[in-house]
Amino acid sequence: MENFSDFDMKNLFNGLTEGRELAKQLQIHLNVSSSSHKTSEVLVEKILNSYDQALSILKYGVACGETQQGGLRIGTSDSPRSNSGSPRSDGSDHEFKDQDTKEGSKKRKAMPRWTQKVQVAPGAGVEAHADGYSWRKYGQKDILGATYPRGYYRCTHRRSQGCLATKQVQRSDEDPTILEVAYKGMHTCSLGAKKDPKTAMDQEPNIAEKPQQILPQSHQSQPELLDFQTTDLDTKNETLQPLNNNPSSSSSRIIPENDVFSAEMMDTNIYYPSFMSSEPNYLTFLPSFMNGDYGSSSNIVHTSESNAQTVGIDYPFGQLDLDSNFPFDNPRYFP
DNA sequence: AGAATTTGACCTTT
DNA sequence: AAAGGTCAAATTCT
Repeated sequence: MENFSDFDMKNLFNGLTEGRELAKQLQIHLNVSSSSHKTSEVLVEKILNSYDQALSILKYGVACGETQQGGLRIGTSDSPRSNSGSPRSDGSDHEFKDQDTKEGSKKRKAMPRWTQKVQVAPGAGVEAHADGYSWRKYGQKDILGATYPRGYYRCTHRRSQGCLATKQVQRSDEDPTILEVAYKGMHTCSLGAKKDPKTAMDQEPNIAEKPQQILPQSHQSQPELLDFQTTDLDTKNETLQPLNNNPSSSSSRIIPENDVFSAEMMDTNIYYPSFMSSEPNYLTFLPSFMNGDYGSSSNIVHTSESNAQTVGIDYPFGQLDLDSNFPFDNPRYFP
């Protein structure tokens, strides 16, 4: 791994610190205006907490170098979905195996990875998920413990343009109307380079996939539950092509649910709350692909192996799961 | 005919 | 060894 450059470090800290301050102010404001938004308040607290966590991680987990033994470690999100009760009870193994703490060891793949939960109509098929990209199915597998099979898709332009983006779609066990979509790799195809997901989704929802009927909702698009995570990013990411685009105009949709930001999060996840979203100030130090708007709508749901968490935040991304290899000092992500 | 999907075999990772 | 992921021939769709 590498360390942050001074510049990135500074930006990161500034952003976090500022974000925290803002959240604080919001909290105060809420108290004064006798707002009945109790949930909002809770949310704010959680945001604050998340900032603290992030700061801590930066302080001890990343900045300190390779060994983040003490539990502070930037997520090595193995399985993005294991949240749906998989019978696999082999207890959270994979503790802190130094998967890359070896100095010279080079990881083989450098692919950003994140998951998204999309709710579709009860009867809608799995393909009922148009994200604006052109996908080609190349496999399907029955997953142990999962009632629904997992579909494997890769960008249609893989051969023609060498676009390595892939995604896996699986229907949620608990809620069949929710599709868990795990993306891996950025689009390097013309479609991905020219159109950002947001544009594609908002303006041309049927670029590639059939515009399946997504819930007979009124005009409001279905909420998409996000769980953005990034893993296996190598310092010398080869083909990563950030999707530069503006964050969506967050259409707030808060769904207070179970706890958020528990202490366990430090175990394998790092949460990147609101500051990651629309504020340009904060975006300056964020990987551009994180702005890819895969959640113009916005129910952010994070589910980790240890604890399923649901966050409802007015931002497209509620949480990130970064691999300890994330190239924080890579200029491509931190322009 | 060409493109996309299906599906069992094969390869990879844990 | 087994679960997950990918390949590729067969099949279906355009």
